[in-house]
Amino acid sequence: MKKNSKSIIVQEAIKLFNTQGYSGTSLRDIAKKANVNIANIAYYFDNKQGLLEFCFTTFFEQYLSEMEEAVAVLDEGAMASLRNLVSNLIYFQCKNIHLTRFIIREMSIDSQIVREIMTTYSLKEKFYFQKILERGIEKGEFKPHSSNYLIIQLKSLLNMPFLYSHYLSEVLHVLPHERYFADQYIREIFQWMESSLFTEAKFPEEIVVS
Amino acid sequence: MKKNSKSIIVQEAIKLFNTQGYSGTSLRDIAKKANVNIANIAYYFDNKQGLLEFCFTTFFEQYLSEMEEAVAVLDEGAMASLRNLVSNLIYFQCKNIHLTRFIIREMSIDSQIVREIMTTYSLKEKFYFQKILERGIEKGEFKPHSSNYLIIQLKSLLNMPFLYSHYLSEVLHVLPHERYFADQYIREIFQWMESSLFTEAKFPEEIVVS
Amino acid sequence: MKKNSKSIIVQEAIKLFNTQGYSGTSLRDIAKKANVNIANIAYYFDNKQGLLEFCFTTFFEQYLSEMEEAVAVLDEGAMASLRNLVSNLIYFQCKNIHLTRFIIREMSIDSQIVREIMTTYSLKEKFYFQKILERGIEKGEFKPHSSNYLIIQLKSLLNMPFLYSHYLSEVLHVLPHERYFADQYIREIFQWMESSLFTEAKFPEEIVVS
Amino acid sequence: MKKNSKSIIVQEAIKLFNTQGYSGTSLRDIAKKANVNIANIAYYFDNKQGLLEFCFTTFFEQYLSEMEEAVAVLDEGAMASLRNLVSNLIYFQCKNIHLTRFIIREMSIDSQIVREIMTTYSLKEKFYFQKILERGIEKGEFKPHSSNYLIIQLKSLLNMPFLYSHYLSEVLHVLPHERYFADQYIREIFQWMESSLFTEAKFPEEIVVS
DNA sequence: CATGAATGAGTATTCATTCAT
DNA sequence: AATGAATGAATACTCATTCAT
Repeated sequence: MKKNSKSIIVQEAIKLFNTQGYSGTSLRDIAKKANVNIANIAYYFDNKQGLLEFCFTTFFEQYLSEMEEAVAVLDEGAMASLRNLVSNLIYFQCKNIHLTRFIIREMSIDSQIVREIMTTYSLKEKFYFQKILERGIEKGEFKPHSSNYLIIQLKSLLNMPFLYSHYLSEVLHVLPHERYFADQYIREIFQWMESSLFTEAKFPEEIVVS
Repeated sequence: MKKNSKSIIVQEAIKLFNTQGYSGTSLRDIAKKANVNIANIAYYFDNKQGLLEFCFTTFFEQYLSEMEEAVAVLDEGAMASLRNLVSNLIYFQCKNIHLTRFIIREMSIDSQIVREIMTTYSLKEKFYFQKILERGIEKGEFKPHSSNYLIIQLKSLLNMPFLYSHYLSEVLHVLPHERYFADQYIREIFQWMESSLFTEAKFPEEIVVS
Repeated sequence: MKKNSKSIIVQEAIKLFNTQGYSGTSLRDIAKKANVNIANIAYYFDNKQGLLEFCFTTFFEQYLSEMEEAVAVLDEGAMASLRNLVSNLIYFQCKNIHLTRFIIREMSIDSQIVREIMTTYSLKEKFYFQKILERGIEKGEFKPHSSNYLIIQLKSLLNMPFLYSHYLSEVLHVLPHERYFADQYIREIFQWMESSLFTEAKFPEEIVVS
Repeated sequence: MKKNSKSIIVQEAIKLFNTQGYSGTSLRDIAKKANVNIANIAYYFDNKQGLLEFCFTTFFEQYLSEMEEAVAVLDEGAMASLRNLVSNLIYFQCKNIHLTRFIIREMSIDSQIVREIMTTYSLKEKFYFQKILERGIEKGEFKPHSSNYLIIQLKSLLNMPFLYSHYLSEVLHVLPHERYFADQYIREIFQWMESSLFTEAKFPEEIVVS
């Protein structure tokens, strides 16, 4: 009868995990919203943790693939690559705002699964950041900086708005799920990079010209 | 018989909420760690939510008082005031790293209590940020900027490292609860402010001289 | 695995509610007696109140159906109808003595559910009583009486012995769950009706003859 | 400060026991309503059961004393004595309607304390009923009857309206706590006794004359 | 007399999970 | 692929009671 129960389950699970947190959401809630039998969730994901793992890997596979796309053009310059990375990640998170908020939040829990994710995906993420940053510094495109502290600032600027999406809309009246926000926010980060990180604040076009 | 059950309960609750999340922590866990009877938690805080509210208000009362201290010196200049605010908040969160991580995480849940906190504390927080930023722009100390987007970036840089404390220590091998980190990170934010926000990157001493 | 858990639960619940009262009985007690898991009670009845409601409606549906049977023959005479009603209700309550005692007792509590039962079943019960009584008075079969006060006396005589079943057996050594008691008690009520209520104490047979 | 905490506690306890039942009422509820500390209840009544026992004995001491008053005039005739008994008990229960409802209800529970009450007070009550009834039958004032069944009917008529007080007011719109109801209801029982029980329905005055 | 602190045992309820069908 | 029945363990919470002050 039902076409794709699995994807409906995931979809509703993400919505609920987003608003109530993983621990605060019961399989019963999800089953009710997805209009399937509880036992069906076990059928697809073994158990609740399996559903969580599915969400994690779904998110990070795409998240890292967006980063890889940016790293792939590293030979065209670290600046361009970093700009690419920033806009890719912002657009990606903006498009998957429910999942993103939930994952960022859940990544701050000291659980077994988070440790596993860290030793795989987070290390890769760090590796990509480092690759771009170190190349940029090496080539003189970036001012010399501690790459660790740069990563902290970059990750903060990249992830936080999506964790705080409720705060943004309710308190600041900025809507982080709209394309307009992504565009504007990317511009802000670009300005920050140009004045704080890049040696010369050249725009991409100018680089091509020179 | 027991002396200060209440504060012991809070202390252990914060530790557990920090590592396991609010929903993921049972009153039984807390009672066991605090070595008190479960009913005693209800005696002091009525129910689990009451304990949560106590944590929230404890945090935000102090958090805002640190901000107020910075706003109080606004007449000595917006730059000095903002520097004051940044270092106050970083030191405060660094000192209360368990509570901070837990609060930041929990503030991203769509619950009744979070909505209440937002309509009181978050609005005040926004008000203080705006006051400093708008004064700075008005007096020509800061480059013209959308204060909303500045707040997003400031909050991102100020709060995120403490949500990501586990990531910092495990992946980046940076220890966010140590004084050394706070000192260094404050310097990084200062540099960012000077290059991106302030009209002239004068150090406080220089300002006095001129 | 188990065949008819639901009816076993109800059966044991009624026994325990009967002896200990609704509030004095825990779901654990019921689950133990019925030899099922506590969660199974929630599965069938949602919660404890759901089990109570089930008992209430089970009782009153049958109770009223016994009354309806008597009202259905009202055209054959109010006396016959009332005699029918009395014997039906006494036999019914005698057969369901546990449930009856518990329901009568619980109906004297000021709870939400009792109010709901009153606005549905008790009003119907009153309606049936009134119908017979007023017909009897109108047709001259009954002496003129305030129907309200008659209902009070009728209900008293009909219900009370089953609330006081323990008193009957322990103090008066009369066993209200035995057929013998029902037969005898019905005769007593008939005599009361004939001498106090009916205009001429004719037996049904005599009526047919005349 | 407080004058007579004890009687206030009893008073509020009776109200709550009346509406919610004994098991359904917590000492906390009582303490709150009576505006005293919970431990204070333990001080006066040892424990919850002690408070219950106090209510039981308070009720039955008075209840039996009302009966005794009627039995005391037995030499003036069984009819007069029974009439006395009926009106005494109705007025007494009417005046203590909260306590009465609660006691009648609680007497239908199979508990240790109820068994104790039965072996003392209920036996005495039965003894008084029997004394009057048997004297009346012996002297030819009453028609011959099984005294047990008479007691059942008498107790039913005497107690039930006060157990069902909520039903009376909500469904029948008869207010059992008002003097008017007591007067009227006593008259109804008198009529019942005269037509069903008494050999000649003489009024007290006539007896005196003859 | 009166109270605040504290407790152990109990409450109803909810949880994720299992399994036969 | 999907479901209804059933379960054990855990949940937050409430209970009557105790005791030092």
